[in-house]
Amino acid sequence: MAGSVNKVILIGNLGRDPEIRSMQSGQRVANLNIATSESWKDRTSGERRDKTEWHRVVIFNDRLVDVAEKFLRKGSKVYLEGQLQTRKWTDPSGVEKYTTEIVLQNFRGELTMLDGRNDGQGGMGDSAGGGYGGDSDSNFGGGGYGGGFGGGASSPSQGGGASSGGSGMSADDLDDEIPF
Amino acid sequence: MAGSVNKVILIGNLGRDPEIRSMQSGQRVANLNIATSESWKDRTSGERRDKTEWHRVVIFNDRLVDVAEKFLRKGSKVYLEGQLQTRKWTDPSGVEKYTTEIVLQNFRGELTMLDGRNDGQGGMGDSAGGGYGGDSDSNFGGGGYGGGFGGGASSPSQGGGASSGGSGMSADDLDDEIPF
Amino acid sequence: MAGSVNKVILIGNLGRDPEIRSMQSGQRVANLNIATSESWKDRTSGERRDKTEWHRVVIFNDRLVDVAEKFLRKGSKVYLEGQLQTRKWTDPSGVEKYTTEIVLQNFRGELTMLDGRNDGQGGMGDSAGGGYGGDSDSNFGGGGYGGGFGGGASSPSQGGGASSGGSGMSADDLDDEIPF
Amino acid sequence: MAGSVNKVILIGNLGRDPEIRSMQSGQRVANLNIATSESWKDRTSGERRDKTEWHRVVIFNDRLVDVAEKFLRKGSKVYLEGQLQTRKWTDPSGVEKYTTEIVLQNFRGELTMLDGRNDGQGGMGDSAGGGYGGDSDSNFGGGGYGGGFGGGASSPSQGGGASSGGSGMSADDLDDEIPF
DNA sequence: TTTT
DNA sequence: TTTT
Repeated sequence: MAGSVNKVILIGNLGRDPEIRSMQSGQRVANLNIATSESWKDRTSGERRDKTEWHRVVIFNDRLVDVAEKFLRKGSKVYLEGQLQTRKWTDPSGVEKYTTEIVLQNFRGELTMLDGRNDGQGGMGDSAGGGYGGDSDSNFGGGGYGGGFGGGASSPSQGGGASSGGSGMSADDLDDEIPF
Repeated sequence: MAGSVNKVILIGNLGRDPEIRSMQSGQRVANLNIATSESWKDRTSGERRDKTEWHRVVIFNDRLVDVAEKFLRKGSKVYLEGQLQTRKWTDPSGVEKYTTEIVLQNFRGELTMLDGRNDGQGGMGDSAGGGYGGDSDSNFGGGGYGGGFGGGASSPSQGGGASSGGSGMSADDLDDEIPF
Repeated sequence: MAGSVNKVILIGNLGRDPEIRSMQSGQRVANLNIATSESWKDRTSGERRDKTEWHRVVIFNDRLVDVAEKFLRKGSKVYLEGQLQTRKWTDPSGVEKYTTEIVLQNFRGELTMLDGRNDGQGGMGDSAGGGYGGDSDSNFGGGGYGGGFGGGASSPSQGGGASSGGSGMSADDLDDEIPF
Repeated sequence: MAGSVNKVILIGNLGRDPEIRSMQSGQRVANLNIATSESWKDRTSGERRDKTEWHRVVIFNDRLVDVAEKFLRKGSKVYLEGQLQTRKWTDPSGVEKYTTEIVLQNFRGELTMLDGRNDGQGGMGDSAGGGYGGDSDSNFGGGGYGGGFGGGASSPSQGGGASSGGSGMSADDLDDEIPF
C-alpha cells in the first residue's frame, strides 16, 4: 500500500553506551537505549509523580551508526526520528516473543545530539567560566548529503570513565532498572 | 527527568473495527489496530516489494474513544498522534511478555479521520454505489476545546456527483451526536 | 550550529494545480498551495466556526517534483514534511517583503498522496460498487531508495476539467480566496 | 473542511529574551525568536557551510506564557510544537504585509526546555562557574494536566561533579513558583 | 538576535 | 487484520 506514515520522534537520554555490532553482510548496526520521562501532579494526592519509558532504538543508517559510535554515550541527550517495527523471535526456551523497536534506516531517520555530555572525564569543569563547555550539539540528517558534524573544534573529547557530569538524567541511578 | 519527548505519528488503516471496553473505574478505552505499509523497488532484483507494519493503539481520551466508536471502522484511514508505552504482563502459562502500544491519553493525542468510512452499519462493502461516498473528514484535536466536525458552512460537499450517496451516514446525520 | 530541528508537517488539500518551473540550472521546482482547516465550537456563541490557513510549499527534490507534476491536482489531499524558510524579496515598487515557505529539499522532505482525487472527470463513479475508486494513495519518501509509487493498476487517470468529484475540500469554492 | 494537520516542530535557541505583553482582554502573550541552524559540506567546494533560519513564535497558552517568562532567556534551547499562521497587516506607510508565525494556542502546542538556562537574573554569562550548571530540563505539555517540572525524586542530579553549581536558580528553588 |  |  502507501499513503501511510510511520514516524516516531523521541527526545531522551541514553541509558547506556551505544552497542555497535556488524552483521554477516558487513552492515554495521547500532543499538541505543533511550529513556523518556514525564512528570505530572497527581490530581488526587497532589503529589508530583513521574514515569520513565524505555525505548529500543536500532540504527541501520551507516552514517548514523558512526555518529552513535563516536559521539553518543550513556547519558547523552538526543533527538531522533525513526519508524516503529515489531520483530517476532523465539527465546531459548521456545517461547515466541515480540519486540517493538524504533528503526533508523538508510534514507530514513534522523539523529541529533542535544548536548555535549559525551566527555567521560568532565573536561567541561576544568576551567572557570566554563559556559557551554564540551557542548557539541550536532545535527545528523538522514539524507545522503546532509547534516553532518561540525568537525574541527567541535569534536568532543570522549575518553574515560563512567559518565559523570551534570547530566539531566542520572544514568547511573537508572542503570539497573533498564528492562532489556 | 524531563526535557523529553515521546511522540508517534501514524497514518494508516484500521485492520478491524475498533474495540471499545470499560474499565472498572468507568473509564472507557478504545483499541485500534492500525496498518502502515511501505513499498520500494528492490535494488538488486528491481522488483517492487512492500511490507506492512501493525500497530496497537490504545485510546484513553474520552472524546477520542467516542470518536473511534462512532466514526471509525475496519478500513478507515486515520492520522493519529500518541506516545509509546511498553506494558509488561504475564500470559496464562506464566511467561512474562512485553507489549508496546501507542497511547492517546486525556490531554495528549490527536485523531483525525482521513476518509469517510463512517457508515454505522458497515454495509458499505456489499452494496452498489458504496465506497468513497459521503466524504466527511474530521479533525478531532486532543485539546479541550478542540477539533471538531466540519458542520455548517464547512460541510463537505457530499451531494451531487456520481461518487456521492452510499449507505453511510452523512456528517449531517451525525451532527448532534458529536461528543463535544 | 546544530542540535536544531526545523520541521513542518501538513495534511491538507491543494488549492490549485501544482506549478512546475525550471531554474536556469535546469533544476525543476514545484510550488504547491496547501489549505489546512480547523473548526471548533465557539465558547460564547456556541456556533461552529472554522478557519482555513494557506501554506506555500516549494519542492526542490527532483523525485517529488515529478510526483507533484504527475499525481497532484487541485483538491488533492497530501501529507507532507518540510522545513520552514523565510525569503526576503523586493516587490516592483521597491518595498521589501518577506515570504515564509515550507521547503522540501533534496534529501529532506516527504510527500504522500492521501487520496486519488486527481481524476478530473470523476472516473470513480462510473461503475457500481466502486468502492475505493480511483484512489491511489502513495508514499513518496524523501530518501534515495525509497517510497515509490505502486505502479500498475494504481496509476490514476488525470485528464480533464476542473476538479470535480466528492472531494473533501471544495477547491472551487475557495479558489478566489487564495491570498497568493 | 477538516481532516487536516498543521504542525511545526522546532528545536532551537532563543535569539533574545521572551517578550511578554498583555492584550486588552487580559490575555497574556509571549513572543519568542527562535533560531534553527543547519550545516553541511558543500559538494563542490568541499567547504562546510551553514545557514540559520529565524522563527517568530507566539504563545497564547497561559501556562506556557508563564513558563516562557520564568524559565526562558536569550540563548535557551527549546523544543516546541505549534501551528503555522500567517497574519496580514498594514505597515505605517500603508503597505500590506504578511507575517508567518508559529502559534502555541490554548490547548495546542508544547514547549520543553532543553537546557538549564533558567537563571532569573541573567548573570550567567559574566560570572565564573556559570554555564551548564543547574540542569533543569523541563517538559511543559500543552495539555490540561500536564507536563511538569522535574521536582521530587526525579530531580536532576545537580550536585557532585565539576560541572555543577553556577549562579542559575535550581529547579528546587523554583518549585513553588511553577505555574500549574 | 541564538547556538556550536 | 487494513489499504492500493
